This record gives sequence, C-alpha cells and structure tokens, in this order.
Amino acid sequence: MPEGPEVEVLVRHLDPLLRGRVIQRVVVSRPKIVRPDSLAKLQTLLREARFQRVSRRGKYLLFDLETRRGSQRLVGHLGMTGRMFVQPRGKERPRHAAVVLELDRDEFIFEDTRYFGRLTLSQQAVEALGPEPLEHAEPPEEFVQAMQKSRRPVKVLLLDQAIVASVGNIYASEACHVAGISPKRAGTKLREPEIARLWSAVRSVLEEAIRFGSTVPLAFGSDGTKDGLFYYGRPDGAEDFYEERLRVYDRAGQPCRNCGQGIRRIVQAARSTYFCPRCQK
DNA sequence: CACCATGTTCCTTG
DNA sequence: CCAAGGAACATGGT
Repeated sequence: MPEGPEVEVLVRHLDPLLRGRVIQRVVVSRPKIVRPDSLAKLQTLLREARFQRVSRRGKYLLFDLETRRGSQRLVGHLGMTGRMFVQPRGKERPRHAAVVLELDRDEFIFEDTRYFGRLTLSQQAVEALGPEPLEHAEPPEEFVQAMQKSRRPVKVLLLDQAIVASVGNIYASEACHVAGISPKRAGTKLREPEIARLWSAVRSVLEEAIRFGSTVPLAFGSDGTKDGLFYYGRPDGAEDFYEERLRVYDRAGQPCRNCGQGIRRIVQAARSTYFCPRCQK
C-alpha cells in the first residue's frame, strides 16, 4: 500500500486510535516481518508498553512507546501490500495477519499478503533516509548535490530513499510530469532550476495525494474492497473517484491531460515509468 | 499459462 | 567507485 502520502493518511488515522493504549500480548505469526529483532525480544519489550504517539518518516510509521524499560520506538513499513488497523478482539483476523498486538478490548493488526513489510525496533532503515519533501520548501543542498552527481535517470533517482524520502513508483512518474522533465534525463544533465522544479513538483504531488486521501472515504480495515491505487480500498459502495486522479501513472496509450499526446510506458530499473513525450523534455 | 503489481535488498556484471 | 540489470522475497489479480 504505501508511498509517503498513504502512510501519512494511515498515521493520522492510527494516532488517535492508539494513543494511551497498552499492549497486553504480542502475537507474531510471521517472524520474518520482525527482523532483525527476535520474536522473544519483541514480546519482552512490548508487553505492557503504552503507545505515546504515531508519526511518519518517509514510508515508515513510527510508534513511540513507553515501556517498562523506558522509551522505545517501533518502526513499521508496509511493503507493497501491508495494512494496519484496529479491530475488536474476537473478530476474525485476516488470512495474512503477520503481527497482532492485543490491547484491551481491541487489537492492532498488521496484515500483509506478500509479507514484504516490517515491524521492528531497529532504527537502521529510518536513519538512512534522505530529506523529507514536505519539511523543506526549498530543495535541500544534499538533494541538489545527489541529483547532480549521478548519471542515473531522474525517475530512478526519485525512487532512491537515500536521496529523497517518501516517493514511490507512482508519485515518481507523477512528479516528473508535473515538473515537465523526462524521466529518462540523467541527473548530471539537470540544470539547477530544473532540480528546483522537480523538488517542488514532488512536494505538490505528495501534498495533493495527502489531501485527496484525507477527504475520500477509506476503509482501513480488512473489509475494504481491494486496492485501487490509493489503498486501503474504499468502503464498498463508495464512488470511484480514483480514475481521474493520476496524470500519467498506469495511463499508457491514454491522452495526456495537458496536450493530448499518448502517454507512454517504459521500464526503468525493472519498474514501469509513465510519461508524456511531448510535455516532458 | 503468461504477465503484472504501491518496496527493498542483495548479487552480479560491466 | 559507480551504474545497470536481475533476482529474490510471497501472494494475488487479470
């Protein structure tokens, strides 16, 4: 499910639900998800821990906990198909529930069909993240430098979480389109004003997605219908707003909303990229 | 059966 | 050292 915006919307949903609640029991049915922690370590540390706050960095969810041994931060990542939600204890758990934190009458569930996600006390991945787009109105120096010194294509650079956090495969294509820059351009070939344009395009694309995700009805629980490209699925019966939303992603062959040219799909670093050959140079 | 999928990491090759 | 490509992880949708 996740790029930064989806994680942000999920965090805003979870924070008020979890704040102040105490973990009674930790059930890990997929030990892989908890790596590099051990199951025993997690169970020991999290039992009787109280949620203080849920926040986000990049695509990671940060759960601040007050444990018997002081403050701890649990780090979550949704991989491609992860979901997190709170449901009443006793309700049937989804088939791919990877980790369950039993609270009082409720339980927190981390479900992940493909099991690419993580829930761990290791801070290592978070520490390696590049700048957070929505925290810097101007392109940070480290971003400009990283772009200029690499010959990799722009779209591939945007996917590198060490260069800029929060951008995933959908919003990388979207940002290149908004910036009017071809996804194939090498970082070294970008002029400074183009890098600045790219930075603000990333910001506006992420911001727009967060606004969209916050206003549309979402079903966070396992009973939401299957994905669309904004996740969580919408509740059954909710209208489908999702088609109109994206500029280029998954729109191969369809007309560019700016100029009418056909959107093209190419493959970069083994992932799909979409762009308008006329608007993006 | 084929191919595709919102992510990350590791390995090989050049 | 860097870059590119591929595979792996595991499951499901079309």
